[in-house]
Amino acid sequence: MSSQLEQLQSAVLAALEHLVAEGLLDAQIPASIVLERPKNRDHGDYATSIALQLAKTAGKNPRDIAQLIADQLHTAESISRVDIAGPGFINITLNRASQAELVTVILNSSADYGKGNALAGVRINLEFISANPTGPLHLGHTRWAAVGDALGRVLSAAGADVTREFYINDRGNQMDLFGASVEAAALGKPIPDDGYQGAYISDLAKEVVAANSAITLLPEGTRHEAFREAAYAVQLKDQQRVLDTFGTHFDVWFSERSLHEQGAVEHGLEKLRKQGHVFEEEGAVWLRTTDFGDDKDRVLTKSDRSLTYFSSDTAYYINKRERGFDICIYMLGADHHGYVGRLKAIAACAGDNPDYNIHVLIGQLVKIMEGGEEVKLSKRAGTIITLEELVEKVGVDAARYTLIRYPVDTPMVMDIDVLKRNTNENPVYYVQYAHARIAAVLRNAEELKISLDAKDFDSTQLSHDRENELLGVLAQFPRVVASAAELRQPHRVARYLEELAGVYHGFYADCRVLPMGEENPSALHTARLLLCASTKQVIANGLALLGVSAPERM
RNA sequence: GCGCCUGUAGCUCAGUCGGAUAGAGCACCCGCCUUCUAAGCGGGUUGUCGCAGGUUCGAUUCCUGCCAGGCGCGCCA
Repeated sequence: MSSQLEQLQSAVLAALEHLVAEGLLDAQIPASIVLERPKNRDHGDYATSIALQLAKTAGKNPRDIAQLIADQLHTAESISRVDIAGPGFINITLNRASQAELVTVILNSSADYGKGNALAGVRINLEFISANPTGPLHLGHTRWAAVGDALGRVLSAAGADVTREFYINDRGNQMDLFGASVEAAALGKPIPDDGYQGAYISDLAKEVVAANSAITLLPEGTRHEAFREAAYAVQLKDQQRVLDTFGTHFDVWFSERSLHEQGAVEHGLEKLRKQGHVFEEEGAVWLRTTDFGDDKDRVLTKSDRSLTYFSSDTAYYINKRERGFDICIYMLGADHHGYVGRLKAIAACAGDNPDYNIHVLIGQLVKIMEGGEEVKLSKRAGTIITLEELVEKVGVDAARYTLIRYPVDTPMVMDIDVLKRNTNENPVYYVQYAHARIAAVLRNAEELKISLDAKDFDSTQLSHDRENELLGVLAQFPRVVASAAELRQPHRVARYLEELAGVYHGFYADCRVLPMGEENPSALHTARLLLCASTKQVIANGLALLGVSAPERM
């Protein structure tokens, strides 16, 4: 079942090969033919600038080359017209009936329409959020909670074997401070200066004491540890609960401690030593990351023999690779972009290809507006907006959709007031509305007993410009999913859905779907209904990739 | 100082290995429901694509420099 686009590409390729074989054209045939959807509908369904590209090496006028190719393409059955325009563009118009066969393809593939195999056989470790278990997930984590999850879905749709992983930073000073803060709150003592302040600390303290009232009676040393561990468990569970309600699920919750307990750090160090990038200086053990473009070398073991956080990072990377992942994707906040160089260097030091085995995505920060003003986020001032609060304010669908529809490398502004509105300013509703609208039409059709069986589809019925336009957009979906996966940009799916919804609404306004009044159902009604059904399927598939619901009624 | 990201309509932002007349929503104006969901559709107005060079048939897109904004440069985690 090759797509329309693939068929056309091979038709153009065949035309070129024929011309070269006949000696009519002297040129290097490119590996792949680029066909694009022209912005201007007068330029046909697909266009290619191949003649312009070949003009140089062929030493021929591009329009002449275009004419030669066009003469070959005329014979293809699915093509109704081939035009040459401007300096040598080839504009191809498809035979409408054959284009309409797409409806059958979509209905038969249903939830699989859009999936591909570009990443088949590739094992990907997708790590995102990876918050400290010392507090609730806040806005800074939220962008990744939505985008990371959507990217996971998109990569899976492209055929990859994806493991979503949350790295729990449950080791080090911050954990001790966190434990001491909760302990102090439980004992009614002042919280340490550099400790954690928020109101959630005293809530945690109450919860910990309620679960084990004897904890306050423990001797100081063990009490310290007991508080830390109990608070950790409660806080982690809370993060998991919140992510669950947000629709973001992880395959692996990986504890930094477990990395140390299983000796992965020593193992990693040993591996790096063998690769020859480890050295000792001033009593510390270093990794020579500058061999691979990092700004400075990094310390693995401090002069007091304790391990740096960086040593965990290296061990973790090596651990991922040894678990069989081909590609490790890291999603980090903009405030961590300084880590990119050293992460890449870790891969290189371990003998991997930093351009393939590791991929670091940097997400710019999210600003939030409410009541026309920017909400300044500050841990100290206690003005942190948590993921949970955001969802309470605007709902899961609006929050997820808005966070996903922008590329992550642009800073974005979330306006809470806009997200609360059920209007067009809130694109999630625009898309969902199209889905619900189609659902309503299909319900009505069922009452009218009109056939919705794909076997009754007559592709020759669809000849209206609006139908043609809609079919054209539906045909793009697999390509959009593939590029979203390849470029790691799930926002493309959202933007596509907005376009699809818009085109559907246009079709709906101009093309009556159901019979009017006493009119008898005809083949045209069935054809349009099935076109609606296939549109509904594509919207549902797209929304599923974003983790956003596709409501039957609104 | 060095590095990363950003600069597109009044506002918020899209723009897929360089393509034809640069798009959408909001805002503003005008039309469209006595038949399928008006959370919709159609039309109108809005641009030195930050600035200056370069590469070529062609640059918002690629390269260089500059300007402006955000962020980062620990034997912290």
